[in-house]
Amino acid sequence: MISLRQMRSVVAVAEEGSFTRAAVRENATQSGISQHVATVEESLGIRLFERTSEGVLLTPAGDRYYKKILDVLRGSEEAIIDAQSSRETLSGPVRAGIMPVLARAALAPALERMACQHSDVSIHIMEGYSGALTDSVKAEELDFAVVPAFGGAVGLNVSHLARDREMLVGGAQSGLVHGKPVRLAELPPLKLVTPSRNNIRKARIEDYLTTHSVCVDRVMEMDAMFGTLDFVARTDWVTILPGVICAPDLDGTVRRIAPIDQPPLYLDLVQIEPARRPLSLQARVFLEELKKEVEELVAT
Amino acid sequence: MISLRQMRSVVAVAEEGSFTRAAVRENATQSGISQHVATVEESLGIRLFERTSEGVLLTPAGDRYYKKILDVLRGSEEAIIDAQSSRETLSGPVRAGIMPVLARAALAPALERMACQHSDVSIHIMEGYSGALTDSVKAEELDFAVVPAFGGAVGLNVSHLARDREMLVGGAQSGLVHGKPVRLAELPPLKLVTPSRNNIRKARIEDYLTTHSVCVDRVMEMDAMFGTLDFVARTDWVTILPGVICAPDLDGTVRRIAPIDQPPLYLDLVQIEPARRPLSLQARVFLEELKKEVEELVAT
DNA sequence: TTGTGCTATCAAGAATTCTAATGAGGCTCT
DNA sequence: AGAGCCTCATTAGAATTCTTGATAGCACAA
Repeated sequence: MISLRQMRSVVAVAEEGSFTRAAVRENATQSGISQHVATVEESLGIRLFERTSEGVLLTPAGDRYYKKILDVLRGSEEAIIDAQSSRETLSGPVRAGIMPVLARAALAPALERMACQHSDVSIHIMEGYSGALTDSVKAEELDFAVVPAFGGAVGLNVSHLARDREMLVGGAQSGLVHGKPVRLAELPPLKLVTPSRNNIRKARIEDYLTTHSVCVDRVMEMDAMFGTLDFVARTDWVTILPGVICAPDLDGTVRRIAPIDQPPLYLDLVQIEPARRPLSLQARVFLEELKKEVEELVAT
Repeated sequence: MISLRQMRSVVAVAEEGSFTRAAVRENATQSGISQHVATVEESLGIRLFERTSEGVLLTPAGDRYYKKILDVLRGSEEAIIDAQSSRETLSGPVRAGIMPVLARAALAPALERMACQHSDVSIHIMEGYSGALTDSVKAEELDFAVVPAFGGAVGLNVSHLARDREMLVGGAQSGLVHGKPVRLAELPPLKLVTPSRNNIRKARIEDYLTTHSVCVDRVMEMDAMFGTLDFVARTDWVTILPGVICAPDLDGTVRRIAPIDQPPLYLDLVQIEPARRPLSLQARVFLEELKKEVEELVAT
């Protein structure tokens, strides 16, 4: 009889393409994974993986089996969640990953509502950039994460959460008119603060700058959200940030916010979760709160 | 994390309505089952069963959970079967239960084809009456069984296999014309050999006799197939048997076979298998052979 | 050749799962 | 009321399974 643990091992190896990485993800040793997979292969009487010197690949039969047991694993978790939904109060942990952009304005209200309406739910937030969050979700250290849209990944369910608009943000002396859309190409050469290279938004912003022939004087890469905000407020540098982060600056006294226009630059936010595990009820509720909050912020 | 074994325990208890019987069915001890169920209930945080002094009953939440994990268990077995179907040769065991009526004529040809076409498949046949076969299927001592249609049972998948016609069978001196349909009500009082009370066919036959005012002189209950056949051949007693058993008597020299008519009396054959486990590939193939054979016999 | 990546294998210890015995409660018969 | 029989729950120890860490082997690249 093949156990769920063994199936998890097969799934991990299939998705990671490597026994070693699968072991890391499953908090196990390579040896244990190897034994599990070997046991499964033996009791099925078929070879699931083609071993090469730099990892493994699913055989056709292995691929079919992998798809089947994905359903089994998901089903077993769904059953738990479903059963728990019949309890009076929502409880249990929620471990959510969110990008810094959301953490400034959208997080707190959602958190507050959640904490007061479902006091038995313990929430753990991890703030980080998409790469780190994605890894944590894969390792199931997080139930889900909200990150910028990206190319997709094996073993993850990706679904669209909201679309936000990028803004040009500068200080009082930036010359920007608060709330008035700007066309970047028409501005004098920019002194621009951008995220660093490993940030997904960086690539999108650069794309936009080159394809719309925006003139850039100087570029500074900075991954510190608060640092950036403070820096542009005090100097003549500007930066590009999504609308959701701008709510605290709505009055326009400290910082000037100008929607990028002609064409607008959008930021698509997606939620990601492990494909092999459905979201817990409490996680779904929290995600709903977050989404509600983001949509509200985007609308303003 | 809830294991498949634990789920099996929950399913068994749900279907048997008792920890003790579930333990028997699972080849385990009542203690083990109790612990498994307790663990599951604890990790779900809900009560799955209402304990009474004469067994247990699913709570509403328990019922939902039961239905979910049935799918999970079936899925995990399906994955195995599916994976094995990608192997070159069919192999593994088939444990089939069939009623004596089928064993006389339908079994041997199906068995022979199976044995010669799939030499790696080991077949084990259990002959018995529906009660015993049903129990064995529930205990998973058998992969499937073919029995007369009946009222259904929890934990079993029942599906129609074939419909056969009951025949009146007598010896040379019975006065029956071989192959000519008879109306039982028009015959002189019958000296009838029937199955015994715990046989499903018995009830159907009695129903027929009373609702169609058939005159019966004497009744003898006998559960021995060969004994019955031999007995009616030598005496003026007659019996009622389905057509599938009559193939060896097609010539009409030893026994006379007369289809019961106005109205005909049918025997519906169903296949039963555990609901929580799909049929293995080899079992499905064998069942197909059996079905083919039965249909051929019924047609003649 | 040496180094680096990968998976397989082994034996021992840790952890889990099973079992057998016993307990506690309810029902039914005498 | 008490004996007998049924139910499920609870233990402690036995049996099994899982996990680990060390090691071996293999393929490829420098």
